[in-house]
Amino acid sequence: MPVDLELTPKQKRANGSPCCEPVVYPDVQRGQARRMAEVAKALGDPIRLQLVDVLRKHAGKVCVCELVPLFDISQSTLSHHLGKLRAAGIVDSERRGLWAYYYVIADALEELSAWLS
Amino acid sequence: MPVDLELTPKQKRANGSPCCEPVVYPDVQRGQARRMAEVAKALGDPIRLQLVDVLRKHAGKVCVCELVPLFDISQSTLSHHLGKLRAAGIVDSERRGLWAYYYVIADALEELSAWLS
DNA sequence: GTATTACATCGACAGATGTAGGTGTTATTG
DNA sequence: CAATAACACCTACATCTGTCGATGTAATAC
Repeated sequence: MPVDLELTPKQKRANGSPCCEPVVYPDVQRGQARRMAEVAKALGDPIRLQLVDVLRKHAGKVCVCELVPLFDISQSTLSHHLGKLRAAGIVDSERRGLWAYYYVIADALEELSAWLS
Repeated sequence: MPVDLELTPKQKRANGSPCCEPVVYPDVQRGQARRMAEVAKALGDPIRLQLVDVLRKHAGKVCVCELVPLFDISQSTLSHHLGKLRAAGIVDSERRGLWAYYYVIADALEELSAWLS
């Protein structure tokens, strides 16, 4: 979708002069970028993304033992993925006897979601 | 934000029987999850996320020579990041003489954005 | 023509990631 | 009590990632 704009032809800079003055806004705040990138990175695996999808759609707490059969990976790998999601602040869990129930932390995805919109 | 639901106490399964019937929807389509995870992964680095932010806000084509001074990384590393964003289908570029102009592909973030909302 | 600039690509390297199997902890069943 | 189920954690390992410096390529300036 080539949006054509001005595109000043520019000249090769003359041996030591700065190439182009940055016409461009520095950024989203650096800390904000770091937080959002951390969340995006945690979602950057198909299994983790589907895990979040299931947990969100269920809108409650889901037992790990229900999650295991949904994916073609070992229990330890699933546990590893859940740990990553927890480390990123996207989900949390609660122990009840032998079982662990995971749920999505409300608003965890909000900053990234708002930026993407 | 502990959302308390039913949480049937569950019983330890009796030696060979399936633990829990999955009460939980299988997934987002597997292919959709793969595509969205690929985009999320590409956004999962602070520099790439800020690059996309700058390109989106500028709403046109931005010369690489304007991007380089914005970040504290080498030119080759920046080029690597731009390559990753292009491989993920988030940005594309156009050559004009010595210069390369990058821009965000419209709708590239839409699927992920919609899922997150 | 030569020199130089803008950018991509290559090679290397330390560190992270996804995966599985094995082990350990805790709680439930009998 | 002993046996075992659910789950987290450790170890190992192949692969990927972010980073840089060096090199390559194409176009501009002189």
